[in-house]
Amino acid sequence: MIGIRGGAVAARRAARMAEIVAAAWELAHEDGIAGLTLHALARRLGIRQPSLYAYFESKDALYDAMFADGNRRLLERLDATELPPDPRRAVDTWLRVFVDFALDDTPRYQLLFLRPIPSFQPSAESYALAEAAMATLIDVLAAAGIDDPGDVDCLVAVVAGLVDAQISNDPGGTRWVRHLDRLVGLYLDDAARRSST
Amino acid sequence: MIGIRGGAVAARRAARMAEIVAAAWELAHEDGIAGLTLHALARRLGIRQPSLYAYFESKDALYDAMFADGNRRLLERLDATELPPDPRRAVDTWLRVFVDFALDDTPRYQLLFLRPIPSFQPSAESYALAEAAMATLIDVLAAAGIDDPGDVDCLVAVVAGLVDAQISNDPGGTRWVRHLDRLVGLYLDDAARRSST
DNA sequence: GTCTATATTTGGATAGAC
DNA sequence: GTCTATCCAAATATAGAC
Repeated sequence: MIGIRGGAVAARRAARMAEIVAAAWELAHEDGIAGLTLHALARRLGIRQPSLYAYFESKDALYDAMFADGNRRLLERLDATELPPDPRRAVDTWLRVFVDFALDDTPRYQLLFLRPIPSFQPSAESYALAEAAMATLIDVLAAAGIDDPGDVDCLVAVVAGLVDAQISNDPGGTRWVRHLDRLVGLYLDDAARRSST
Repeated sequence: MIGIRGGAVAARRAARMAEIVAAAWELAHEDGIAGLTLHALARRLGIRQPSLYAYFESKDALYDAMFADGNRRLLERLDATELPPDPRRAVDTWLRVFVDFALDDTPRYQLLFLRPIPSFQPSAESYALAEAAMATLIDVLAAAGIDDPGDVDCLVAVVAGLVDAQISNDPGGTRWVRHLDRLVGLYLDDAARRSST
C-alpha cells in the first residue's frame, strides 16, 4: 500500500500537523500569540522541542500554518452562513459573523488581522486564503451598492475599530460591538444618499 | 550650593533622563517599540548597558518614562491648539490634532494607545497624564452636545480604526484618515438627530 | 520521527570596584 | 554614576544516534 496515491502516510502526517496547530492555539489562548514557545508547545504535546522541526522548519512556519488554519475557519463559517436575500441585511449578517469570529478567539483574530509577530509574514498560499475571505466581503458590499473602494475602507476600519476597542478594553463584553449595526447602517445610508445624487 | 533647594543635581539628573528617553524614542523609531533593547540604547548613548540602571530600575520603568513623555507631548500640543468657537468645528480640530500626533510618530502612538509590550503597565502617575488628555476630548465633545458615553466610545473607536488602518496598511499616506471629517460629521449629525427627539 | 545533547544568540539584571 | 565582569534565563535551531 505504501506510496499508492501518496495517501496514507501523508494523511497521518497532515493529521499530526493539525494536532500541533490545535495545541499551539491552546497555548496562544493562555499566553498570548507572542508568548507561544516551541518548548511549551512540545511539552503540551508530550514530545521534545526539537521533534517539532520534523513538521515545521521554523517557528514562523508554524505561525504560517496557524494563519492558514485561522483563515480556513473563517471561510468555513462564512460558507456555512445563509445570507438573507436583502443586500443590506446580508451586509449586517456578514459583519456579525465576522465580529463573532473575532471575539470568539482573540489571539486568532490578532494573528490574522493585526501584526503581533514582526518577523512573521504569511506565505503567498496562506495569504491567498485571507484574500478569499476579503473577497466575499467585497461581493456582499457590492450587492448592497457599495463599490467605491473608499467606502469599503471606511467600513472595514469602523468594524476593526469597534473590535479592537472591545478586545482591549472590555474583553468578553459588548460595550463597543453593540453599536455595530447602528454604525454600519448609518454609513450605508449615507453611501446610498451619496450615490443616488 | 549643594543641596540648596535640592535643585542643581536633580535638574542634571532629570536632563540626563530626558536624553535617555529621547534616544529610546529614536531607537523605537528604527526597530519598533518592542525591538528596543537596553544594550542598543546604551550603545547609542555612548555608555554601557548596566549604567542605565542608575536611572531606571528596569526596562519597564523606562517604558513608563516614555509613556509619560508621550502623553505630555500630546497635552502640550492640545494646549497649544486654538480651538474654534463653533463646538462642532472644535471637535474636528481636536481630532485632527490627535490624528496628526498619532501619524507623526507611530511607535509613540503604539506605546500610548495600543498595548505592544504585554509586561508593561503604566504607573498611576503616568496613567493620570493619559486620562488628562482624554478628559480634554470629553470636554470638547460635551460642548458639542455629545455626552452619552456610548457616543464617546463610538467616536473614539472610529478614529482609532482609521488611524490603525492608516498606520498598518498605508504608512505615510492618507488613504484612511482622509475620511476622518466626513465620518465624524456623519456621526455627529446622527447623534444630534437622536438627541433632538 | 523522535530522541539526547548542545550550539548560539539575545537580553535583562546584579555585584562590586573605582 | 559609570565601569568591568558576570550571571541567568529563555528560546530558536542544529547534529547525529536510534
